[in-house]
Amino acid sequence: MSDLTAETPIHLLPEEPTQASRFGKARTAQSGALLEDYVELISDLLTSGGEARPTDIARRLGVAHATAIKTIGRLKREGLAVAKPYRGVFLTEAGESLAARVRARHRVVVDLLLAVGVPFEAAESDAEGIEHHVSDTTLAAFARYLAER
Amino acid sequence: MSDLTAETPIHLLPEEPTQASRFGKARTAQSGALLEDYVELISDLLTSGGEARPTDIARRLGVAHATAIKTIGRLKREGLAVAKPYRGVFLTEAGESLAARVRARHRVVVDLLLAVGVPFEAAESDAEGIEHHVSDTTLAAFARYLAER
DNA sequence: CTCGGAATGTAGCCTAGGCTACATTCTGTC
DNA sequence: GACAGAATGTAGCCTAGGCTACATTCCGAG
Ligand SMILES: [Mn+2]
Ligand SMILES: [Mn+2]
Ligand SMILES: [Mn+2]
Ligand SMILES: [Mn+2]
Repeated sequence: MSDLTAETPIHLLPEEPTQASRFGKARTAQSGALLEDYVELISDLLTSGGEARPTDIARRLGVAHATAIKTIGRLKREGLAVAKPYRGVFLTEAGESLAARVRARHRVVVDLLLAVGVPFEAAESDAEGIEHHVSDTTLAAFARYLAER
Repeated sequence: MSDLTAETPIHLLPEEPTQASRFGKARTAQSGALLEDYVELISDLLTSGGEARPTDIARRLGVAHATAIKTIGRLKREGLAVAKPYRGVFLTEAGESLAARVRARHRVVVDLLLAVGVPFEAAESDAEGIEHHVSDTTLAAFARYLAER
C-alpha cells in the first residue's frame, strides 16, 4: 500500500478520548454489577420467602457460601444491607431502592430481547450480563420502543 | 399475611440450578471481555496504522501503560498475540479470528441499539459492555431482526 | 555520534472476587 | 436436654486487573 486511504471509510476508529471514555464507562458499570445482582436476589428472597440466608444466596448465584458471605460484607460496608451474625440479610433503604431499579431494568432488558426475537432462555441468560451495561438513556429508549411497538 | 400466595404470579423466581447457570454464564462471559477488547483494538490499530504499540493501546483504553503491557502478556500466554520486546504487538491466527468475530458482533450490537431508537453515543458506549454478553443465539436474532426490519 | 526525551519494561502494591479448609454456632429430633 | 448435622463465619490462598515508581532501551535532533 502506498498513499491511499482513499476508498476506506474515514471514521473507522473513534478518537482516543472518546474511545477511552467508552471503555472507562464499561469498566465502571462492571464494577457495580455484582452488588446489583446481590441486592436484586436478596430482595427477591425476602419477598418470596421472608428471609435471605447466605446459603440460599450462594446456591442461587452458584458460588461457595464463603464467597457470598464475603460479598455480603461488602454490601454492608457500602450501606446496602444489614446483617447480624446467624440472623440473615436485610436491605437498607438504599439497598431496596437499588433493588427496585435493578429489577425493573432487568425486566425491560428481557422484554426488549424477546421483542426483537431472542428465544426466552437466551434472553434471560444474556440479560443477566447485559443489564449492567444499559445506561438510563438506553433504558428509556428500550421502554419507548416496547410501548410504541 | 397468612397463607395466601394466591394472586401473586407463580413463576416470580427461577429455579435454583437455572438461575445459578445464568449467573455463571454471565461470569464466564465477563472473564473474556478484556481480552476481546484488546484483540479488537490491536487489530484496528494494525489495520489503520500498521503498528500497535503498548502506549497507543493504553491511551485508547484509558489505562496506564503498565496495565496494558501486563495484559498483553496475558494475550501472549493465551496464544492470541505475539510481541518481541520494543517491537510492537501482533495477532496470531487465533487472535485475528477472534478480533474479526468480536468486531462483527460489536457492529451488530450497535446497529440493533440504533434500530430500536438508542441515540448514537449511548449506543456506542453501552455496546462496549453489552457486546461481551451477547450469545451466538442472541446475535443471530439481532442479525435477523436487522435484516427483516 | 551523542544524548535527552519518549517508549517500553519491571517491581511491587492494592482490591475484588473466586476457592478450600477449618472453627463455631444454631436447631430440630430423639 | 443432648447432640448430630446444617448453617454460618473465619482464615488463607489464588488470579485478574488496576495503579505508581523506577529502570532500561530506543531513536531522532543537533
Ligand atoms: Mn445481572
Ligand atoms: Mn438481573
Ligand atoms: Mn467491549
Ligand atoms: Mn467493542
